[in-house]
Amino acid sequence: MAGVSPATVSNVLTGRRVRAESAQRVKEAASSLGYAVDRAASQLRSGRARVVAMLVPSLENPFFTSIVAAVERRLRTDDHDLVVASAADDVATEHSRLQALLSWRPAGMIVIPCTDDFAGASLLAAAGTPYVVLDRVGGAHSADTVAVDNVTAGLEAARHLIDLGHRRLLIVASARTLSNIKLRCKGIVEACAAAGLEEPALIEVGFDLESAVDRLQTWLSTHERPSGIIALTNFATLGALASLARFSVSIPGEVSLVGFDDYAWMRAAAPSITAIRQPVEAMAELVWDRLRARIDGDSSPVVQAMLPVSLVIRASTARCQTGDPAAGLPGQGLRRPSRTGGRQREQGTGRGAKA
Amino acid sequence: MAGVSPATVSNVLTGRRVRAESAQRVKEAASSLGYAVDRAASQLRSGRARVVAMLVPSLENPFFTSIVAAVERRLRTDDHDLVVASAADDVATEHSRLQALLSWRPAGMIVIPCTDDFAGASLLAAAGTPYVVLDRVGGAHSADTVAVDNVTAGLEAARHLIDLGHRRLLIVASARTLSNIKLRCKGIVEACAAAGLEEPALIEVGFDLESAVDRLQTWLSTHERPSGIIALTNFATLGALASLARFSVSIPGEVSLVGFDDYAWMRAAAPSITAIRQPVEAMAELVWDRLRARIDGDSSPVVQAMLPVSLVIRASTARCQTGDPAAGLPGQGLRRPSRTGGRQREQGTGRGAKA
DNA sequence: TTGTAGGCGTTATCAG
DNA sequence: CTGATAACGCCTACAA
Repeated sequence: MAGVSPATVSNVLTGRRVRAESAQRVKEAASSLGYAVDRAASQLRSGRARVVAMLVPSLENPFFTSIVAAVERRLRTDDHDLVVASAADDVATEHSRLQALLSWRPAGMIVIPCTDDFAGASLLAAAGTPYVVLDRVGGAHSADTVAVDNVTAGLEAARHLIDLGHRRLLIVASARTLSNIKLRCKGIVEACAAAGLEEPALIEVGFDLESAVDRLQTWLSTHERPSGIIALTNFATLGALASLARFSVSIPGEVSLVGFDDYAWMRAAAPSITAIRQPVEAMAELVWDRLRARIDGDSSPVVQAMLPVSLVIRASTARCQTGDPAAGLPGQGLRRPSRTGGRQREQGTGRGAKA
Repeated sequence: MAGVSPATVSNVLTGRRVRAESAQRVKEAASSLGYAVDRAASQLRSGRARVVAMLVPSLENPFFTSIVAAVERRLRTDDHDLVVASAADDVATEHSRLQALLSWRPAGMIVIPCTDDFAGASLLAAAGTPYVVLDRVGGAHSADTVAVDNVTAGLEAARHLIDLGHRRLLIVASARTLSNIKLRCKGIVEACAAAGLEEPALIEVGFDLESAVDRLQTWLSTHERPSGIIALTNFATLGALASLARFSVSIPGEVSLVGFDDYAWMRAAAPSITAIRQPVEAMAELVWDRLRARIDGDSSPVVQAMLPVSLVIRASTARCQTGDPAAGLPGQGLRRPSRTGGRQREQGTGRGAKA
């Protein structure tokens, strides 16, 4: 239609030097025909893929989907496409999805494994596909990894509560097997030790909200109530919140809560939730930088990157009111949880100027 | 490695009839080599794709990601893969992402458009790719559509509040341009008319939580306070919640709130949120049924499917307390918002037996 | 700068 | 039931 040979069309569409006039004609023809290069054929012939595959444990968890979204944005600017698969939190499914992903012959792969020992590593190695392990960096990986500083995350959460005078802490986690969780606990234990406190109790609530609430309620009704709770995943945060609500425990009046991950609903909740925020955008950035380097042939030794988290202080944490003599200021009575309380460093959800 | 010809390997791997012994040898070889058929080559030669493309307005909105997850699950059982792209809430991006998706030559496509008039329809038609429009079914589509009964959704939300004695309603929406939103409003207006009420005010809060809260606060401080609020998207729900919290308005004591979409955090919030739940799983099911039929050559007239929503009653709505004489029972004083109040038909977040 | 020829890994076809 | 062979749409190399 443009009156040129297929080779010229290819040259235009892949951005090679072509006479301006021909290029113009080709582009017009392409857009009027709605023509786009067939990726399958292109990839088959050129051997280059411009596709990155991503394997995540679940697409129901907003932490993972927000990372997927960030990675997709990043890839788009580099003209790559993303193929995602969900392992449905199951190692068998993870394996079969990995196979499926590999059949795309992607240029590279980003994996958030289901478990610490990522069994798929050998498949990836056999296929010669460069990959980066993200977030759940438990076992010994022979690939680049990008994760968050989980120890410091736990440490900061605990220190925040301890600074507020809390002595009885409770840790709520979805599951304790993941090394991510273990490291967060380690940080908490360190902070406690530094403050002369015992290792706090940990309760595992699983991945179902109903049973999470049940388990927490059982625990709370058979143990002395903690004054500070640290939830180690966004799901655990939800579970803790729901349980406390059912017991009509006021936050932060009776119990202070530090959540994990930072989502819009935590800002909108009453009270808004103090939380550890993971640097999703930075993780996406870094993981793609690493992966792209490997795709481009970088063969330097693997690097294990670790990103810092940040503690976003909102209204769900306040000075301990239980009157423990070691807790500093004994309370001004049982203060109603206040959305404008003094411990809130973030401006709520608005810019706050006119509030 | 299996000592057979490539054709036989292909026959085994695509599940055709082959002598058991050969099949066995091929499978063993494949798994020991980690071999999987190259999709690009397979698709090129066979013309069949086993890939479905999905274009969504955003991957940051949990409503869309939950649909993506449901579709992915559905496709997996039928041995298809999913390629997703996000339009980043922008029509220009939508167009370019659509092009990119089309270059995969997918067997079919599922589209949730950014706007009511889906400009990409012509591209899809030109490519001859079967597609189904999902959720945002505004304009006149020449393709199958799957959506929710938005009018009834609005009607039920409003009727629920009206039944509780509320007369002053406020509608909170992200944007009023989408026909989804208009239909939900229409339902609300219908319910109001049936109850002899005026058309309620509508406030548009945009897509940024900060400014949403600002706008709502401005409105609330310059108008008489409504006793019932209906939020028409999950984001609007968040905005309404955040605003009310900042004004220290108690829910449902002073204002009842009906939210949209149903997520875990709504169950865990204090109070838990009454909400319109969209049948995500059923939508995914239906959209794939339709699309698969079209892929398989069904050329019957297009169908516009409409699924019912359900109202999940929780603790954020209660009988109107403002003492309007028309509102039925005048209040038993200003009841503290209670998580176990009589209007709550759902059992909170747990099975509740021991609560 | 442009055209021609060949082949990427797979599957459809057809002969054996 | 299996093997040889051609062709899918494109890109690269090389020739013009």
